[in-house]
Amino acid sequence: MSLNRKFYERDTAEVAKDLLGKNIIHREDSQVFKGKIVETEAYFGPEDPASRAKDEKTKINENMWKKGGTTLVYMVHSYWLFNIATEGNDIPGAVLIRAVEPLEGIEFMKLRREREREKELASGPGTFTQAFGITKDHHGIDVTSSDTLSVEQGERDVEPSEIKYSHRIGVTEDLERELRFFIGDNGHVSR
DNA sequence: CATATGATGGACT
DNA sequence: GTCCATCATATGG
Repeated sequence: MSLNRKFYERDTAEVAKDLLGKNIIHREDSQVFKGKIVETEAYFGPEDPASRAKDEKTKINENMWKKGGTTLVYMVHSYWLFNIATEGNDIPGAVLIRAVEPLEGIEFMKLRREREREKELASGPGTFTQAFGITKDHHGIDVTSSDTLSVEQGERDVEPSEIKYSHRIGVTEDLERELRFFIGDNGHVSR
């Protein structure tokens, strides 16, 4: 069962935090790629200097204004980064999926990544998309209703005490608030 | 373990 | 040409 629209159409930081522990699934032909989300970042609107929604709409960033659950995929330094829009229409926001613990399709992920160690498969926003086969083709999908890309409830909820926070990584100008969320004791978090 | 550095490709001006 | 919400190496401790 995919998470519904109501889950995504809330405060972006809340959605980012609540996505921890959920499973993301990419069904590609007969292959299934599944993993547990262990690290996310929240991006807001014009008031956020690190957000792509701080400027005018473009073909890429316009999906941040779309309904919660719409995907946003773009390239940075030759890697695709995968985001899910939050809030409703006309309120921009998105959550970047930064790291995932692989659960299914691991052998094929190893081939795509040309790596053997599981912690090197999806422990970063660019390596995650590479392992899962996510590209620009997955821009603009609605994860609440898509057959190929969905986010579902995990094995168990993540306890608040397990969640850690930090400033966002790699941004040129960050907000005061800590908007990176990750599961503290999980070995698949990025460095 | 840690930190430093060069390569990368697409969107945009 | 410039700007990146990155990554894989290399080197030192």
